[in-house]
Amino acid sequence: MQRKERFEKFLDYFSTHSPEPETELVYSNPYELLVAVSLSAQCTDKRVNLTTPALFNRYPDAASLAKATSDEVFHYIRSISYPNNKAKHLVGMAQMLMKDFNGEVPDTVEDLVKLPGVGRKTANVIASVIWQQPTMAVDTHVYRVSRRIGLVPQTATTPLAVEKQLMKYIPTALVHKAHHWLILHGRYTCLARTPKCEVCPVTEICMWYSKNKKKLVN
DNA sequence: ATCCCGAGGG
DNA sequence: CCCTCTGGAT
Repeated sequence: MQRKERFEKFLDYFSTHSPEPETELVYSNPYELLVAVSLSAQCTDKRVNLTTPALFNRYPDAASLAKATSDEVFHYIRSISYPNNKAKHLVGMAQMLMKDFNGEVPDTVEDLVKLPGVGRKTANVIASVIWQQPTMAVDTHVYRVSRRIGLVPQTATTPLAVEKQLMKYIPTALVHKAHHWLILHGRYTCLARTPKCEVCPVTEICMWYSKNKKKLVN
């Protein structure tokens, strides 16, 4: 099966069964999503959502967060992965927002990646979810699922390479949704260690499944 | 032991 | 390219 056909069937299935996928991070404005996504590295969304209410209550905007010390912020995010790094990044991020962006979240990937703690993945999420731009953020789920199914060549061994390969085949209008479909599929079905092939709706197009199904049946 | 919507630094 | 950061869940 060609990649184009895999894409078409993958997109068809989820268009029908998950027509309006959205992030599971809880937020109410661009600033909050930027903070939440920055916190989400190597951490579950559930854990982030347990942490952000108190954080947003104490620091409701970039102005208040910019005046905080990293030690103060650390207190609020200590149950998150890498709390020291993230606390420093958040304060630095807020200070740059105030200094260079009038306290607002930038609307280009180019500007977003200038912020401390914001790399290409986070910038792509903000550009896509907040600013409705057709950017594909490649996180651990998107990377694993794309390669396992065979949506991208096995030679795509970096997040950037996977991003470019996905962008070649996904219609612009579906990039935002496809990002969430790949994440949700990875989070709940195509698990990293033991993918749940027995309940997977897209085994028909899956390269990994076609190679391993004999072992799975026995 | 391995993984979770990574980023920065060497 | 590598390494480190670093808590919670399974």
